[in-house]
Amino acid sequence: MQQHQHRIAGEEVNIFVPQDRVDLDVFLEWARSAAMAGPLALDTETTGLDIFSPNYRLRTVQFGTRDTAFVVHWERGGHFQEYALRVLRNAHNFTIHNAPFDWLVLGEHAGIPLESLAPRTIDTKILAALVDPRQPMEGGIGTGLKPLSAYYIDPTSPDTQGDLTAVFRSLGLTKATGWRSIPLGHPTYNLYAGLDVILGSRILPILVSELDRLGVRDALRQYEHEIARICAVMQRTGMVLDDEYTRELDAALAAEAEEFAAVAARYGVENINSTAQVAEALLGMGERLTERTASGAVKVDKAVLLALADRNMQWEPLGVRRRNPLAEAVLRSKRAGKWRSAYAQTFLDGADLRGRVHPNINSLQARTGRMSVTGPALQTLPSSDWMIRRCLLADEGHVMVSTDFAAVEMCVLAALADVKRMKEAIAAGIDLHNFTAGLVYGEGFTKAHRKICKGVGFGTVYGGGPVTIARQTGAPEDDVRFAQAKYHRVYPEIKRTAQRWQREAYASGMVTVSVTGRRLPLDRDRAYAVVNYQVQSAARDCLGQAMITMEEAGLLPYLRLPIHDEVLASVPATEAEELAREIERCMTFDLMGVPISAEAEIGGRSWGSLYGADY
DNA sequence: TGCGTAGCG
DNA sequence: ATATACGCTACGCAC
Repeated sequence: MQQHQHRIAGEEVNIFVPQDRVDLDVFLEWARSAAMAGPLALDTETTGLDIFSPNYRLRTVQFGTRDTAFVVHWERGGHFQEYALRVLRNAHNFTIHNAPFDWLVLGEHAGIPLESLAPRTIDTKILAALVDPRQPMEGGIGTGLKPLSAYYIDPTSPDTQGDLTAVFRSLGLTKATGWRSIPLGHPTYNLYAGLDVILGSRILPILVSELDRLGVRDALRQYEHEIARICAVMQRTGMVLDDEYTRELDAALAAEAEEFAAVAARYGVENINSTAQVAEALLGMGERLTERTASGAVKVDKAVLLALADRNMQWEPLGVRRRNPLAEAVLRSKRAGKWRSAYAQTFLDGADLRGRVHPNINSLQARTGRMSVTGPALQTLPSSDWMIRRCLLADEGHVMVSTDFAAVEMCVLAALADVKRMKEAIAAGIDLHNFTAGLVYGEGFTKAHRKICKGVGFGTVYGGGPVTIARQTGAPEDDVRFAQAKYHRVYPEIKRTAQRWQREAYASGMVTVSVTGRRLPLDRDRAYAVVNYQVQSAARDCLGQAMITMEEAGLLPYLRLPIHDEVLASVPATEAEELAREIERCMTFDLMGVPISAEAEIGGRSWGSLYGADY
C-alpha cells in the first residue's frame, strides 16, 4: 500500500493508494465501515474536462472521510475497477464537490448511471452557492473547493489543482497535457487526489451547519439537487451537430474573415482585433472618434464602426454618409472570425463520436441562481441570424420546439410586489406595455408611447434611470422622466416593495432573501439592484420548477437546453403538437396570484429553423 | 490578468 | 439628498 501523510487544520490525515488485491481488500473493509458512519466523499481524476470526447479516460476514483482517503487507480483495470464499482454501487450516500461532472464521468466511463448516483449525492458546491453565491471577484468566498477549504478549514490547505500545474511543468507537461500524461503513481498527483476528498468530506458538515444557521430550508437544497440532476441529463443527451453544414459554414466564415482582414491590411491594420490599431488607422483616415471607454481609450466598438460604415444596428444601409471601407472591413472580418472561433469551431471540436455536442449546464451559476451554459455557450448564439443555430439539429425524425415564458420578469415583478393593476391586466390577458401606455398617456397613446413604457418597465426590473432608459429606447430624456414618474404613481407597490427589500437587506448584512428562500447578497453601493435580483432569481426558479414538472410529466428525454426564460426541446415530428402543448402546460402555473404562461413554437429539424432557416 | 469587445436573456 | 440598467460566456490583445 502506497501511503501519504499530510496535515489539515493541525490534524494528521492519511492517503492510501492500493497497489494490489490485498490493499484493495483493506480499502473495501474501510469503505464498508466508513459508509456506515455517514456520506463518503467521492471524486475522480480524469484526462480532462471533455467527458464525451473519443479518447477520454477515467484515471482514478477517490473515496474519503475527514481523515482518510483511498485513491483507487481505475486506469489499471481489473480488480481496481471491480472494487471501486462495489463501493460506488453499494454506499448509501456520497458527498461530491460539483457532482454533475463526476456523475457524467462515472456514467460514461464506469457504467454507473447518474440515475443511480444522483439520488445518493449531496453536492457541496450547491450547498456553498446557497450559503453565498458570489465569486471571489464579487466579494464572496467562491464556490470552488480550494477557496472554501481555505476559508472554512485550513488557510494553508494546498491548491490541489493549481499546484499540480507546477508539477506538470516540472515533468515537461502543460496544463493541457498534464492531466492525461502524469504517471498514475506520481506521489503529488495521488496526495492531492486524496486531499480533495478529505477536504470535501470536511466541508460538508460545515456548510450544512451554515445553512441551518442561516435558515436555508432543506426543501431548497433538495430542489437544487433535482435541477442539477435534470441539467446533467440534458448535458448527457446533448444535441445533434449538422457536421457537413458546420464544416461548410466554418470554411465560409474563414474565407470571409480572411478576405476582409486583407482589405483592412491595405489601410494599415495588421490585426483587425487590435482596437488600438483600428482606432489609429481610422483617425489617420480623418475620421473623428469621440467616444471613449471607461479607461479612456478610443472606443471602436460595433456601434461606432457601424456608424462609420453608414449602417444601422441591423447592418442596413443608412445613406447618410460615405461608407468608410476600413470600418466595413473590420466589422465583417471580426464578426466572421468571432462566429468561427466561438461557435462553428467549438461545435466541431466538442462533438462526440455520434456527432452530438454536450454543453456544460451549470444549474446554479449566477449570483441570482441563474444557470449558465459553456462549451459551447449555447445560451448566447446569435439570434438575429439563423446561420449559427442552423448547425444544431433535433434528433433524427424529430423537430425543434422552443417554449418561452410570456414576459416572465414582468409577471414575477407583479407577483412579488403585489402590483394590483398589473396583476389585473395580466389576469385579463392584456398586453402589459399597451396597458401601461394607456394608464400613462390615456387611451390615445401612440406606438412611441408604448415603446417608452416598455423601456420604463424593463428599466424598473433592471434598476435603470432615465438616462439609460432614454439611451436604450431612443426617446428624449424628459419623456422618459415623465413616463417613469407616472409609472410609479400608477404602480405604487413597486417602489414600496423595493424600499422594503432594501431595508431588510441593510438590516441583515446586505442579503435579500428571494421568494424561494435563496440568499442573494447585495453590493452595498448598488442596493438599487435588489429589484433585479429578486425578479431575476424568482424567474429562474419559475424555470427550475417547470423543469421539475416536465420531468414528472415524462418530458425530460426531449429537453435539450434551458435558456433563462425558455426551454429548447427535440420532439418526434409525429407528436410535436401534443408534446408542445404538454411543455406549455408544465410551464403554466400560478405565482402568488399571477398566471405564469408560456408559448411553444414548433420548428423544423434545425434550431435555425426557429430563426428563419428553411431546414 | 485586465481590458475591450461581442454574443445572449 | 439623489441616483445608479441586471445577469452571464467567450475571444483576442497587451502587458
